[in-house]
Amino acid sequence: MSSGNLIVSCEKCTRKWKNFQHLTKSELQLINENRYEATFKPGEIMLKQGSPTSNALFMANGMAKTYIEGINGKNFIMNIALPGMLIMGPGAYVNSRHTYSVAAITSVQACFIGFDIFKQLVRVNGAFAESLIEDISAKSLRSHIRMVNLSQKRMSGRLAEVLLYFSDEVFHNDEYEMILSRQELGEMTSMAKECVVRILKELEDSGVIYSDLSKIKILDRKKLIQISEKG
Amino acid sequence: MSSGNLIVSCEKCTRKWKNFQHLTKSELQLINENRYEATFKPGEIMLKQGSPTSNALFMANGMAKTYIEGINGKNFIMNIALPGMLIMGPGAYVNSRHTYSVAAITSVQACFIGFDIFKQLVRVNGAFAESLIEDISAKSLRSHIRMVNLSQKRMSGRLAEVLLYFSDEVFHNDEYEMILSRQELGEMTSMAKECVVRILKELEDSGVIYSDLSKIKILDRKKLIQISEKG
DNA sequence: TCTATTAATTGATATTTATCATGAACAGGC
DNA sequence: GCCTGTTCATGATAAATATCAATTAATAGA
Repeated sequence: MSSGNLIVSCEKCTRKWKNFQHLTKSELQLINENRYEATFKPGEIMLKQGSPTSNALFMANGMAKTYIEGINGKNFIMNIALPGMLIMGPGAYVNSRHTYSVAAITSVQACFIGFDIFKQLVRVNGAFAESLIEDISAKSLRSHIRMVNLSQKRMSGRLAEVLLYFSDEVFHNDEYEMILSRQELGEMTSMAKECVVRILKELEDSGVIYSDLSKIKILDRKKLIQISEKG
Repeated sequence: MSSGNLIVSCEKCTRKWKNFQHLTKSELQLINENRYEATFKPGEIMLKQGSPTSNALFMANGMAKTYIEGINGKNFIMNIALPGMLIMGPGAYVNSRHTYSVAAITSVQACFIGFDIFKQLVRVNGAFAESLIEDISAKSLRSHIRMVNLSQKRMSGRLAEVLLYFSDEVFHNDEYEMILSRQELGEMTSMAKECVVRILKELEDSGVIYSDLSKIKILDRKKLIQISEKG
């Protein structure tokens, strides 16, 4: 993690959190004056679970994984953080501790903004507060869906779901770089890494996807959706 | 579901949502004038997943289960709604559809409040908005923890966790009525009803709990916590 | 380029969990 | 009280998933 400002200002930033549109010029200025830019190398930890929520984090460039450090050192990967996203766990408004850790996958450029300032703006600007609630709600909705997926689907369904997630939400393409290792795919779908390998092979053998070490190509989207939905 | 007001006013209601403390007198009055009281018999559905989020729901008396209707008609029970709680899923601020269903377990008394009014108060009252964010965050935090529990623990750990949940969060007592059927306990822990029976028996045989058809008594809390945490 | 280290793969096996079939216990309606 | 439908309980079996061990492939440094 190094610092020094590369981004000129929030106002001109093309990757800014879209909810900043609800702020007045002077409010956005306040954010701009109190942000701290940082860049991370692949693998570096950006936020550590359990540490104080002194800052909200905004992704400007690159990709990161958000994950909960669970039982016996096992991780549970929740999702991929992308440019324009706010990273602020529920702990910020509950116990002032980060609920999860965040680690860079590619190189990442991000801005930290003091939580006291952020919270103050939420209090005085109703539209901004509402947009934050919308953001939190969307994340919560997603986690509800994931919970059902995890508890009601078998392995192939869970893996299919994640492959579609990468296609639809991360890369917006049927062909993409698999930026997670097999181990990490397992941490995202609650399965052993060996099983990830086996199911990927099954999907490839049945012509649903092409898969090599670092690439995934969805060949039969309908069938993949069906596998994902059927469980 | 029958109607007719039994509760005199929000101001005097002892079971009101604690976040109403942030409202002014006239704002609370507005809530009071626009609420619709309802009582439900055990088993009746109070909110149906997928239906429009026209109202927020407040529990005044009794207990209800909130559950997602998942794949192949399988339900996933999220938690038990108790007096004083707000029931408002993330859908309210995302797609205006209820994310989950709610069904009465005991007889339930509850108040519906039009979502437009509720939303308006969130917009104009910063402290109220903040308290809503806190409420949502607490629920979100809980669901994160549950997600890890579900994906990283084996059956006995998952069931132990739920038994402790009832003791700590629902009844505040080591001895309580098991208001859910074995089937429903399975829907809460992602296991088959037969397995619920077997694990309960195991826990009883090892002296950790006493269990009969409708009652649970925690005999060795330390051991139960250990089982829950170890997975 | 070579080497050390890590990740991916594969097969065999053990463990965990679900399903099926059956009978017992229980609860509500009349 | 007695019938009847539902839940609970139990054993046997099948299916799903994890673990272990061994090998191969890829990658980063020196």
